Amino acid sequence: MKNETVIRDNNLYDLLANADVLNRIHGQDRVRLAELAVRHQLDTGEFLCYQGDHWPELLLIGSGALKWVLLSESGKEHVFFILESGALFWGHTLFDDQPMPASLVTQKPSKVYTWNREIIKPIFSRHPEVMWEIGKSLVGIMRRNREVVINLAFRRVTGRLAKILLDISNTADKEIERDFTLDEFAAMTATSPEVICRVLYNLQDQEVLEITRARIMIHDHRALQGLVEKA
Amino acid sequence: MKNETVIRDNNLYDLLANADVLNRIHGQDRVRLAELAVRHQLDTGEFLCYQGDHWPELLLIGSGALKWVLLSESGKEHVFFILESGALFWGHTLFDDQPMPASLVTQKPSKVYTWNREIIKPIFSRHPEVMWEIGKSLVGIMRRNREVVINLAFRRVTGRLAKILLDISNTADKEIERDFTLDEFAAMTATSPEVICRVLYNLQDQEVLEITRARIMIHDHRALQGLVEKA
DNA sequence: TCATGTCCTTGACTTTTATCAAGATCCACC
DNA sequence: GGTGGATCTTGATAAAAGTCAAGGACATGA
Repeated sequence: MKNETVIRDNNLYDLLANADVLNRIHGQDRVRLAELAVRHQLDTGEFLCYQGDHWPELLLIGSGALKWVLLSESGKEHVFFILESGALFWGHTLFDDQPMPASLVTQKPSKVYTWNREIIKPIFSRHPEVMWEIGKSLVGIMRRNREVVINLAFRRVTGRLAKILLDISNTADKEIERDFTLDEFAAMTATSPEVICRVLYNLQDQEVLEITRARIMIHDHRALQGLVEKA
Repeated sequence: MKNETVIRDNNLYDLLANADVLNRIHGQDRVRLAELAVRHQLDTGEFLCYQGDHWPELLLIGSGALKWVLLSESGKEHVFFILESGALFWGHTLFDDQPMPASLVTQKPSKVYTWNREIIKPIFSRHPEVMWEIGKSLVGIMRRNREVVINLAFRRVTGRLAKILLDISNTADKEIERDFTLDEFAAMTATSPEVICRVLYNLQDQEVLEITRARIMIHDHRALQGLVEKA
């Protein structure tokens, strides 16, 4: 946890005005949130929290992206999902004082804000009507988890990868810049980079994709969709 | 959703006194909870809610057990986990008004209580200090989800089954009554009953288990643990 | 320009899992 | 006591995935 500075940041007010739960907090408390935010500037691959940490924090992503990553005992990793800029994330510890079940790692250089429980709790206590929004936010995470389980339980590697490619191509544009390495795809599909590589070239042989060093182009969206729905 | 009756039930007061979040609600509101509870008596295999339903309910399990089950488009199913008696479960719809992401099915005859959002919300609004407990409860579910993902992402079928057998043997006694069919084990490990059968007999050959029609006996806990930790 | 490290690609081979099919066993019910 | 349906078991075979190893492509900095 580096580069912690408490800085007034105008951009933060915009963020707060658009963030999921926090936008319900107005007036003096909004100002308080802005002033008490801890600002972190993180490089790619830096950890904001480690699996196992006691981390009672609320996180708001200003720019960049963080991965929510599970680490196995034998060193393998699995990426649950990626938190994009604007996203709000509640440290599990905040609620139950237990260790964090996974790690937060930057996927690209990111600017994020955190608030400790000591700061958050009094503010929300003053706004009980917002508490249901917290539930909504948590349920949102649970729904994303469900997608992860569906991917693992019902689809084989090709289907999982198809799903991920479609998700990315919706977020980004039609063409996927290769900012994901094979290792990263593997970590999202619970397999090895070699297998991902083969699946990718299979899809190219079927003319579903076109692969170059720099990008992956989706030629046949429908076919990908079909692979996803085969589940 | 059958057998709905609004009945005063003394046992319910005990349940409320021991239930996770609800035990924080005292006095008149506890009485109100008890009186407004909808009681369901369900047979094995009955659905309390279907994946896709609009179900803004809070659920408390009096006796029996319910499975939280994911259904795939092609008819396969995956059991996230099992809610035992005393457990509290928050319908996702309650928070975000979206369809339920999975189904609740009784695993054995069960008696459960539900409260609709209209009833729950006013009561909790009067007890804002309890709201954080709701978060804790939701985070508890997320932690169980995490175990599911670990099982699927890092272990192969043998490891997954080992994990499940150990979990069951902790809850129950050393010997597992065979109240799980091969199909049910398959639905918990994302595979087919045939594969489960083979894995089970492999483990018997290695003298880790002993299988009879009626029960599965664990002979070598440590070996099972080893299979789990190989992840 | 070269050297180095990271990432990608492919082959060969093994292990694991899926699937279909056929029989066996057991239970509940008549 | 017999019967039907569900569950379990096993074999045979195919498909998918895991693993190890080697070589190639590329980017970076010396």
